[in-house]
This record gives sequence, structure tokens and C-alpha cells, in this order.
Amino acid sequence: MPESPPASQTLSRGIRILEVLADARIPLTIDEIAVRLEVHRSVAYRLLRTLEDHRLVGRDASGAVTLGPRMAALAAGVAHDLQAEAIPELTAIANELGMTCFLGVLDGDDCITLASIEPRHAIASVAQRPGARHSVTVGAPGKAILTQLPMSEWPGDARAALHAEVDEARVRGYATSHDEVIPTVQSVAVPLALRGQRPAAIAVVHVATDLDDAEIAVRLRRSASAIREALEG
Amino acid sequence: MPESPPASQTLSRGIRILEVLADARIPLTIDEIAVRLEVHRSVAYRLLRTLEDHRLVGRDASGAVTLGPRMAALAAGVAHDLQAEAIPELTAIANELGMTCFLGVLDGDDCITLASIEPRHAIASVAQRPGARHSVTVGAPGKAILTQLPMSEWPGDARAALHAEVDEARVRGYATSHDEVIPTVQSVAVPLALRGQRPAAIAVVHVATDLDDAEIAVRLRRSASAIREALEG
DNA sequence: CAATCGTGTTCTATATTCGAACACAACGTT
DNA sequence: AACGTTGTGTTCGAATATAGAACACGATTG
Repeated sequence: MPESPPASQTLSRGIRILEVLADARIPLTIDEIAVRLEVHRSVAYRLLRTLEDHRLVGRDASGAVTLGPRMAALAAGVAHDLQAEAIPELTAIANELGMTCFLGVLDGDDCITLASIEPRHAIASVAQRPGARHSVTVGAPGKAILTQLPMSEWPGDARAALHAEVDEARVRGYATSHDEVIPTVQSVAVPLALRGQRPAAIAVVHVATDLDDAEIAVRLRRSASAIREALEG
Repeated sequence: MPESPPASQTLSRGIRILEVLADARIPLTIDEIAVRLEVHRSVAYRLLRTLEDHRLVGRDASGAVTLGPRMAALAAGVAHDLQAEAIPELTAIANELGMTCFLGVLDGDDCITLASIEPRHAIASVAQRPGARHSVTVGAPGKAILTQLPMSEWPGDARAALHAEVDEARVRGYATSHDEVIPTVQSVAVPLALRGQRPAAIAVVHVATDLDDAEIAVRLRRSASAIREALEG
């Protein structure tokens, strides 16, 4: 068993500033940040100045600290080729089915939405925005991702509860959810397994439709295949 | 004149790793990263382990380093309320005009796309993705942003060249571009100035249309007002 | 079976960071 | 006006977290 050498304190604190700012969702003062990090204010100050040099944070008119747009530019580099191939497919699906369609990937015990495309008259429009994150144990995309993992890698609290449901999804080839992540909406997702990359899924959400879940799944699977094809040749 | 105390070396190097990964767009080995940072490999190693702890980077199956989806989750916190208000408006515009519609904000000398919505029947789909970044001196959104700034804050090389064009855009209330950022496409943008926040703009791109630029601008301005209203009461 | 390329670990001198203290500006309150 | 408050930015010595060399190891490749 390899030892676990200590991480970099300074870098870790700098990143925690970004995390704090991201979930605060409002501009914070340096003091507030220092308190949340439990470091001396002068430490937070120097770290902030460094983040500012790299434009990852900025100040609003009153001097309070916020995340900078440059963060979005960095995030655009995440799974760049997957996004490039997936987005046109998501768009096609969204237009054909008239439903919001999105791409989720596994991150630890979470499912993170990387891209999402909305059709006209989007009902659940604020539903799934890029960057949205929730436990992989809830929602259709999460379960579609779980079908790709050995149960030993599931979050501890999910094994008993989801065993049957995920098994069924695996043989069926798609997963569904009702009322889990977003109240009253249903979701259908198919797994997207790529060589060497983290497990992913593409999914749609809808409230009520004349289409059968299985029919939706067929359409999703077609795009999943196209994406896989494009990326793995 | 305040002195400029040195920035945090460790944090700065850690961020440079993220920057290097974002623009490499392919997985890198630790050695490659160390070379690009011009640091000893063991330094890069410890920094990487820290980034990994925070899930900002991950490894693919072969052990190479990539940006992690968590970066996207962080980026979702950028201008959170602006995005929340803008996205429904962008969607409405995209569907009404049948054009890709996006939100750009100023970052230093660059214009960064924060969100973009494509219409139902998208023609040129890969136009402007979230996170896209280019000089504020090119493209319609950039010029719409420049109309909000005193010329003293323009990038040095833009003052002479763009003076007349931006002045005209300012009195007209909208900016245009042909063939600047993306070949053959035209763009129309209106400024979006928000109290205490960085200058922004909303814009559409199109190839050829029966609509007049001025008519498009009217529609854009309506949404800009709605967003301003919602955020500033 | 070398040679190469990659990862992960251990170690000490020292450069870097920490955190207290100081200086100052803007705002409200009494 | 004097006062406390709340915020920022700067200085500096001591302490420690970091830097970078060296070592150990496993895959691949020739």
C-alpha cells in the first residue's frame, strides 16, 4: 500500500477559495473568505491576488470577490472532443423529440452535466444546466452510468437500494427516473461507455409524452453509437 | 502607488497546470506537464496530486492527466444570477429569430462566451460554445462591449482602428461584424450594462437573413432590458 | 536483457509561506 | 467631531511547507 504524501497546502487552499466562491453564488469579501477557509486574512489575501493574476477571480464594483469568466474558458477544455462530438447529437435529439437533452459524466460519486441542449418551449428550462451536479444514485443518467460500473465501485449507500433497478436497466439498455432530481419530471437515459474515458450517459427529460420510454431509448442509443463511433473509430 | 507583493508561487503553478491542460486538449503525462511548467517533475507530481484530491483533474485509463468534470461544476458558479436570467431570454431569441444566440462578457482584453443557445433548426451549430474566448476587438459582441468602456481601457492596438466603428455602434445602439471571428458569418450584438458587474453583450450569429440588422437589434435590446430589469429591480 | 519511459517515494536545505501587527480609507452612529 | 466598525493593503521575522535531487520500481520496447 503506497503511502499518501501530504498534498500541497497552498494550492489546496487556493482551490478551496474557488469552491467557496462557486457555492456562495454571491460576491464575498476577503474576510468572509478567510473565515470560511479558517486561515488568516493575509493568507487569503495573497492567494486571492494570485487567483486574480490568473483572472480566475475578479472584483465587482464594490470590491467584493467573484469567480471570473476565465473559469468558464478553462472548463471548456473538459472532455473537449467528447463535447465536440456529442453536442450536435444532443441538438438533433432535442429537436426531434422536443425534449431537453443532456450529457452527464461520472465524477467520483457524482454525475455532472457537461452539456445540455433545450428545445423550444422548454418547461424544465433551468432544469439541467452545464455544471449541474448531484449524486450518481439519483436520476436516469446516474443509473445509466451505474450499469457500467461493478457494484464494488458504487457509493456505499446505493448497493442494496439500487441493485435490482440498475440490473434491470442494464438488460433493458436504458434507465428511467420519475420525480427524482427535479420534481414531476421524468427522464430516460442510455449509457455511453468510451474506451479509456470515464463512464457517461446521454439523457432527455420530459413531463408527459405520447412516446414510449423504449422508443426514446432507441433514439438515444442511436446517437450514443454515433458518438462512440466518431471517437473510437 | 501601492507595491505589488509577490504572488503565491505554489498556487500559481497549480493554476498553470490547469491552463496547460485546457489548451493542450489531450491528456498529458506528468513529465510533459513538468516540462511545460519548467519545474521539477516531483513538484508537478505533488501539485497534480492536490488537484486530483479536489477532483479538478483526473486520469484516463492509461494514467494520463486530463481536466476533470468538476471544473465544469465550478464554472457553473460564474455570474450565476446573470446566467439564470439570461438563458431563458437567449432561448426565446434563438427560437424567434432562428439564430444561435449567446451571452458574452468582458474579461481583461478578451470577450468570453458564457452561454449560448441554438435554435430548433440549427444550421451552423458549432458556432459559439460556452467558454469560447477571443479578443474583445473582434466580433460584434466585443464591439458592443467596447461601447461601454472609455477608450482609455481599450486594448492598446484597438484605439485608432476601431474608434469610428465603435462610436457609430454606440449611437446606433448595436454593433455588427462580418467574417471576423467565424468565416462567412455575420453577427449582431447589443450592449448589456449591469450595475457593478463587468460589461456584457448579447448577440446572434447568422449567415443570411431577410431580417434587417436593425430589426434584430430591436429584439435583442428588448431582452437586454428584460435582463437588466430582473437583476437590478 | 538492456534501455527507455513512465510513475511513485524519501529526504534535507532553503526559499516560500504564514500570520501577527501596522496603516489607512470609507461609513454609520452617538 | 470624535468614535467604533468594517473593509482593504502592506511589512516583517519565524516557522514550515516546498523545491528539487536521488532512489526504487514496473511496463514497454528494441
